[in-house]
Amino acid sequence: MTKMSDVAKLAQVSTATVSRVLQKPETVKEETKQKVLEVIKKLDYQPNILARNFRRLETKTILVVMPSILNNVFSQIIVGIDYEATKSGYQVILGNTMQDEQRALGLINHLKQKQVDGMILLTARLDMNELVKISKEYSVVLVSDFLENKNVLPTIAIDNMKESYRITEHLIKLGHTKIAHISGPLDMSMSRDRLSGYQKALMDHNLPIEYGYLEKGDYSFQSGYDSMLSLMDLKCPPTAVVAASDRMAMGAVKAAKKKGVQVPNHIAIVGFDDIEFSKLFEPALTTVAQPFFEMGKKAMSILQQQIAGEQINNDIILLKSELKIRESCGFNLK
Amino acid sequence: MTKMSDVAKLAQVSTATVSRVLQKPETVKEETKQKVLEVIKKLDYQPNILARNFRRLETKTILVVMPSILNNVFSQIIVGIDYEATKSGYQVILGNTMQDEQRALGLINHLKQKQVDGMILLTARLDMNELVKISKEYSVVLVSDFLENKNVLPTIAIDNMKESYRITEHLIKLGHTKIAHISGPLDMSMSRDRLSGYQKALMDHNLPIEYGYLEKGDYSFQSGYDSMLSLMDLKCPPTAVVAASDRMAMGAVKAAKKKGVQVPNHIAIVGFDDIEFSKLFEPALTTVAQPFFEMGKKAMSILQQQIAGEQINNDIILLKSELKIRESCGFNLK
DNA sequence: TTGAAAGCGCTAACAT
DNA sequence: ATGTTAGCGCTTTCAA
Repeated sequence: MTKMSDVAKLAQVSTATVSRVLQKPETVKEETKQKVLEVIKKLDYQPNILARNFRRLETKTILVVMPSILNNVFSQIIVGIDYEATKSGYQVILGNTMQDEQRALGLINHLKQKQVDGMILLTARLDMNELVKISKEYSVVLVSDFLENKNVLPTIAIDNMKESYRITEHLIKLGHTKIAHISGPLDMSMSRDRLSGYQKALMDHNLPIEYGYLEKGDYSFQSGYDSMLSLMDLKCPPTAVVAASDRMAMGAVKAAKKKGVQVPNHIAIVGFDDIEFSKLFEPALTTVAQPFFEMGKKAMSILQQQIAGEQINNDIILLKSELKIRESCGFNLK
Repeated sequence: MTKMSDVAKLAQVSTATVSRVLQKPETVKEETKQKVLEVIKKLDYQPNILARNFRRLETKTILVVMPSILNNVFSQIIVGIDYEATKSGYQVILGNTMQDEQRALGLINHLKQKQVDGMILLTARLDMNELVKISKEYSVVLVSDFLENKNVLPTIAIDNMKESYRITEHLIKLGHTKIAHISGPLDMSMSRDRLSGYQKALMDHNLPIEYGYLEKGDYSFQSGYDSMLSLMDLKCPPTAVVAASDRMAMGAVKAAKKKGVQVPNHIAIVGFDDIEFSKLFEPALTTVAQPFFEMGKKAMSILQQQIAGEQINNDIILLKSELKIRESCGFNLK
């Protein structure tokens, strides 16, 4: 392996000068610089990044922690992160927690061991105390999810409550009065916000909040399916369902079809997220499109500011999302 | 930051001993080991991985190169890779080529700069000469795709030809004689193999190979849609279609529906890959399920052998895939 | 504008 | 079983 000293020798300069040519070319005389550059080319010299990282105590690498990469929602955010990271020479390491506390802790250790310069969390389902602790010492950003204690981490997300309100209101305006909700796990801030948005919309339009219309899911297809089955078993089943995720909405639609209930003719069902297959699904899902790519980009850029030592407020940055009206919500009832 | 010498001092041993406790605990006397371990705990010492990497000239990191992480096929393989990697303390870095030659070259440079110990390719659409060159010097494994020159890289995949043959034959046995094929880009080995399997099945059953029944797609939904439109415009349209990917099959189904042609009643359509939504799709797609997780795992384990310096044959390892018969192929015509 | 030289923290060969 | 010691290749301070 060619090293810097080889280049230095052949170019008849010191290693310091070679290093300068690479780091701060403007501090080297044009002539010297050219000579060094020539030798670098000739020897096909590649600086040893390991040595550089060690010396600088930085890795130009960041860690993305998520429950599972199989979820298209996360891959989309990652694309945004990767896009921004690549622009400034950062690398992205994957951290699948697989919902396992131990694995998550192991991941966080990477930060402590300085194996990465910073970390982007795609989930807040982690040890809270640990999180508060490391967020003080290291660069960490949270995306899409929320922490119970606000102001601990910079957070990039959408206004879940507002969007949930909006899509529920859309159903109300279509003439629905019996609207159910299939929520995500209620230990997640995000799920509670979506639930609140749904409830607030009902209240603002003087509609009662039926306890029986509240189903708890876990964002999975199966939970949407099961919830819908329960809902249809009610004496007075709803005519519309607001699911907190597209997967659950799809599960709900499948359950309805299974029972011979047509969507949207007999029942309107809407989702949340706008994952790739929502528009292919039949009926195409009415849903809230999250700006995943932008969220990832923004998160990475905030993280870089943190890494660069800039003072960051632990603000919550809300990005705009969009209501996608497709087929599954149906049309005006009258 | 606590360093090894701090631990050594407090434990009244040399740094070498501390290092041994961490690397080869069995070579240290139990008593000494305990003492050192105590001090490590007390000082909350974390070894500086950057220094270690530098010293050892290894990173315990591997790079996965793929066109796009948004494709569920790739994420599934990555889960397998990650699973195996984590077991042995390896980290996985993402390399999105975004189909861009320059980005791909930049990624390959990571290897040369020793930023990663090895590389797993999820696509063979890269500079061939460059690939041959680096495969001699570095640890590289190819998954799912194939190289023109065999025996350049260890390759993990399925027998595309055989599987394509099998699914085509399934349609023949159902009574179809007019079977079309929507292929992937024919500059990919994988696409050609799937095409050959389809053709061979026809020939073996004395069915003619109609030139008009060959549509070239690019594995995308849209290309499947467009191809199907062309197929339906034929004077004598096929009664069955073998698509080289589920996405294209879905596109084809949508095109058929659009034209009022029912699947599978009027036309049978089958796919390839078994992506997540294939079973949710209506009709549920008959397809070939690739063992993505296993492929990723296997690739990582071969890569580790290479990294460990074991002599590796550049063999092609074919994993078993499974024919998933669902709704889109229909039943026996008679 | 350039060079000399001191490390960064760890590992491992060698010595004891 | 443990210690001594020489670097790994680079960056950067200080001096010239």
